[in-house]
Amino acid sequence: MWCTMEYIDDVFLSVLRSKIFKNRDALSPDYIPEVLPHRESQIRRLGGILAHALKGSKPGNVFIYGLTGTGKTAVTKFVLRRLTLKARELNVAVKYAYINCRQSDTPYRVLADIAEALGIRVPFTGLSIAEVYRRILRGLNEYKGVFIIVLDELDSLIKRKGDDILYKLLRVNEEGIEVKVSLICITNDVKLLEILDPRVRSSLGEEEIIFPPYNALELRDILLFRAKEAFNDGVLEEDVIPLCAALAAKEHGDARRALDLLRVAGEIAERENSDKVTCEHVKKAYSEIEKNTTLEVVKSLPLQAKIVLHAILLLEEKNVKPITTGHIYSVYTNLCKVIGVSCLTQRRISDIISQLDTLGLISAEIVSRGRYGRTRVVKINVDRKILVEALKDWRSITH
DNA sequence: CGTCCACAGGAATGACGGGCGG
DNA sequence: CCGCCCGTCATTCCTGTGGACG
Repeated sequence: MWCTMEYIDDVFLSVLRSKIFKNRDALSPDYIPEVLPHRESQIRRLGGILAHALKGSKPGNVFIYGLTGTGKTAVTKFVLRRLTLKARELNVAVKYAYINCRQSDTPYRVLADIAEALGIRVPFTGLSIAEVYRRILRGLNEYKGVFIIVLDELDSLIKRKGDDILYKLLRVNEEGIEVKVSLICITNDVKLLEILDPRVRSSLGEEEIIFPPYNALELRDILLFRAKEAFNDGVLEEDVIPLCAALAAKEHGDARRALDLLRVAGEIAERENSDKVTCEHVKKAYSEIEKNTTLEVVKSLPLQAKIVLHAILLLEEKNVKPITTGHIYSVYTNLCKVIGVSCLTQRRISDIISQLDTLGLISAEIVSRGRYGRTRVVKINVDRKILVEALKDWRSITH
């Protein structure tokens, strides 16, 4: 009893008076800092466009393009926050809805989120899309002002569900309503604009802002700023930040990755009761992050996807030269028989394979082998040992 | 140079559960 | 409570296609 209490108290205390962290939240992906280094021009562009809202007129629609972790979301939120503050100061009606299309990945949920931002209560499900749309129009009619809709990670929505929602949202302005609705679309796929309906495209492409990836030097500046807020003075060894920046720069200059790396390195240092964060901690953090994410992804996979993944793993172990859809499917059907699970069509497996690809677990490249047909060649994309661990339960049954 | 393989991937459809309006 | 409409998963049927083979 005593021991437990003391132990618990120790845990509390060690967190409360952390030797390492001053404010760990400053490294979280949701944190919007006061300074966004190396994004001045994008902030100025977006701010200039949206400033029209302060005069009560409709800002042009904006299309924002940039790879993950290039600050698109942070810049957008940052500018919108300043804008609404300024609007309140000037007593102008400006509202915005921020929607992450990866989380709200159906037309219904997008509309529901918009409704919610307008203060309209909408059930999780049960209404027709048209009904939600009608309610939003009604809400907008009462509101009378500038309304900005941000659609973050729009590509995941469009690719799966098409662009009719965009069409609807763009048409709001023509419904005979006094409200001005502007769209900000954020995507990491350049080709997205090309996929869209021409009318939608020209309307969305009114303004275009590009976010290039950060290089290692820029990442270093970002980390320096954040580290000042997040860590106690002098706990970072000199090379820690450059190392985090360099590792993240190798992976497309993703600032979120760099920040994660730094945060986890700090957590490891703390766990080890170290006074300093060292490069060793960063390296540990690097592999820990990779392991955790893949483990989590694999475990949360639906049953059939796990079986498919297992089939791929078996083929790779048997050293099958090119792993193709056909191979996977035949191994998969065998596995299903062994386990006693109903097996799906090849069509479905094809979809599951591409899902595994977009999750990053495998890379499936479409290859044409002439007379021998056109197929996907699959290669495992993560540490095999981690996959084996994640699929442990299966292996005992099947071998 | 045409064939034809081994699939990719779109469209239509259905089964099913969740959840609301009435 | 029923009927309706969602979203998800899965099937069926289908057309499309790059390039080695003959």
